[in-house]
Amino acid sequence: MSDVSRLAGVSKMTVSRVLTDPALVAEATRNRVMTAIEQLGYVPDRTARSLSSRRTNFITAILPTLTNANFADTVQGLAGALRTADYQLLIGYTMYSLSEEERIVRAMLARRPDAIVIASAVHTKATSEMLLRAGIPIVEIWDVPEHPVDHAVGFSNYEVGRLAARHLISLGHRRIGAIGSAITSDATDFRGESRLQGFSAALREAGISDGSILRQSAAPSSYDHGAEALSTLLRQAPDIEAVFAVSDISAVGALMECQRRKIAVPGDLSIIGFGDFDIARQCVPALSTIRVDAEMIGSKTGELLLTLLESDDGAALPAQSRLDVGFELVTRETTSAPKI
Amino acid sequence: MSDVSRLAGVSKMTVSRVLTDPALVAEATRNRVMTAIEQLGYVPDRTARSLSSRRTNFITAILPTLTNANFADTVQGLAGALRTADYQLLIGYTMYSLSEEERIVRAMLARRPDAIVIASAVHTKATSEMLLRAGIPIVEIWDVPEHPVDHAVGFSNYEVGRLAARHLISLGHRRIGAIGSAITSDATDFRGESRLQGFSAALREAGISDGSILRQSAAPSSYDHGAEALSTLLRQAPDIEAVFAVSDISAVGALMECQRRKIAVPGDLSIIGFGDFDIARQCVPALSTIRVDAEMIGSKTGELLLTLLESDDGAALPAQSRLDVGFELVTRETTSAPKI
DNA sequence: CTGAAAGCGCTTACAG
DNA sequence: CTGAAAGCGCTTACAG
Repeated sequence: MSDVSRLAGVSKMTVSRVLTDPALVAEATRNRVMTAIEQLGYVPDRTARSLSSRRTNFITAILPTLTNANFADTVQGLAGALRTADYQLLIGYTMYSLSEEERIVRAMLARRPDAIVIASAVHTKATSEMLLRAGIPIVEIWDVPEHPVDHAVGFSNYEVGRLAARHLISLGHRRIGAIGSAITSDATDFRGESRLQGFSAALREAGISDGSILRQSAAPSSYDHGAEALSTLLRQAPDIEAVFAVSDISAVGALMECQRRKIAVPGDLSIIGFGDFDIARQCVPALSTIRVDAEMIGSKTGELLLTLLESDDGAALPAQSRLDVGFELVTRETTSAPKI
Repeated sequence: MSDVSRLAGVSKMTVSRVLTDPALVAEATRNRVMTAIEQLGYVPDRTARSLSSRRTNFITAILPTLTNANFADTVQGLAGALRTADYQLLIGYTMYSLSEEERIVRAMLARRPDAIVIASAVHTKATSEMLLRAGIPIVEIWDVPEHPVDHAVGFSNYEVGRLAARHLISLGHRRIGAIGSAITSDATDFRGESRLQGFSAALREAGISDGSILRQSAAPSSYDHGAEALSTLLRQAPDIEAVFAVSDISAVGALMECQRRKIAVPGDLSIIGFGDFDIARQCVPALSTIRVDAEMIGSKTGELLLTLLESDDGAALPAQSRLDVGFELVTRETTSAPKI
């Protein structure tokens, strides 16, 4: 920057003004500075800016994995909303591990982000403390906990599970199962577990057994997981009529396993998933599922963040907020009434 | 940090040493400092460290999209290799747009990364210049260009296309088509185009027409894209026997379209994809494809970067390098000899 | 093994 | 509309 100021014959302050708020500088001066910048190919150093302005324009996003179309969509939505405002995303993956999440939060805090977005409402004690003490906006996404650390943008996973169950029940099914992941010390898909809990509750409300809810192997779910879990379920409950999978990926895996076993879907077995991934619309038969607008979770979070960070006075801002983006049952071809 | 040094009764320099190279500090002193750090919940400021040490420990990764399992795997591999060395990834998406790539490279350069990983070998002139002038290691991935800007880790997309063609030809097919994306000013999947070029060349070498190579709509490919492209192809060349799709996602979309149209695969039509995504193994019939180890591209790139960045003396390092990770034909159920 | 001084490249907060 | 001074929180490069 001093090279630029020397070449343009102005002070560094003037160069700085041209970069941050050009309107403050006289046109002639501004043009001289711009020319110098281009001649030298000068790229301002945001590290230095961050240090002196006490704002990094970093926003941390912590997610279980990116190998999941829905989280990738959320990141895309978030990045889109923040793009124009010159924020840079700092992405971390926890791989569904709480200890890894703690490690990442600590490392991220050292980068002094202006805000943190985190796809989880369950943390270790140390993580929660760090988050609370960070003194920056925290947005928990993909769920709407009763008492968020700060802000929350998501939907009720529990109610998703209930809706799935009610759909299968309303079709006339009574022997109903579900496929999810196990919660272990280091693989913790709490949102999927919430869906399972809601599912289980709705079955019990209807006087139906929730004995066929399978929690097999660790998150994240995969096509293989769905195929294997379906096999296990059929072994345990051969007369099952309908299955809910906590993810479309598992659901499609289960569907493919049915095709290999010549089990007619939905004739012999109804299947409903969650997420409305692209594959759900394209697979044959097309998958019934519960849709959630993953990209919108990202873009709404981005908008919230801009409001919180760009407001001139800190006043008049909600200390906390909860935004429920909802979800929607999408009935396609894999669910129908049981054969009589 | 000065709070910590005050509480521990040492200079800031000593605190700094405890943080960066504890062995340099006497044990008693070190323990006092550590206690102070914990008491205050002190988290060092990497922004300040970056500025004074002239190293940010940021590594920029620029990819077309994250909504693609293969790129997500590469990021995972890269993040994994860098994790222990305390590097933070700065991820940008170009959405296959050259102008967006330029914008992102400029923005990233202001963050002063220690290296740049970029999944593209084709750039605007301005982008190439910025990359060259950056004075840091640049790794182009997902291809192995003849003359990389700096380093390259990938494989020959052109040869992938040739292998796909030779596989279909060796099965006895003569009426062969392909599905890819169009290159427009702002949607530029050059790697997919290379595969198509190699495919086309191999057909011509065998004296087979390459008239049924379809370049439809813009990247990234999707299940929908594959389904629609197959429909177009069948309209243009109803007697086609075999199809190569530049991505497994398109290939599976095409396969599903065949199921809807009751076209037997591979009886009536052979299909081969590229990428060996999870879905390729699970769909019914299972997809023949060409596998590339996406995660390994990431981890090898990470290792290369560590070698380049962590070496004590800058000497004895290759100025440039090209690593070809290769690829592999995976014959499953969607390709067979034509019906007679 | 420990510390005092200077500086990384910007912006803040004045002053004119 | 423009600039001189001080400082952001660390590390570098000495010195002892």
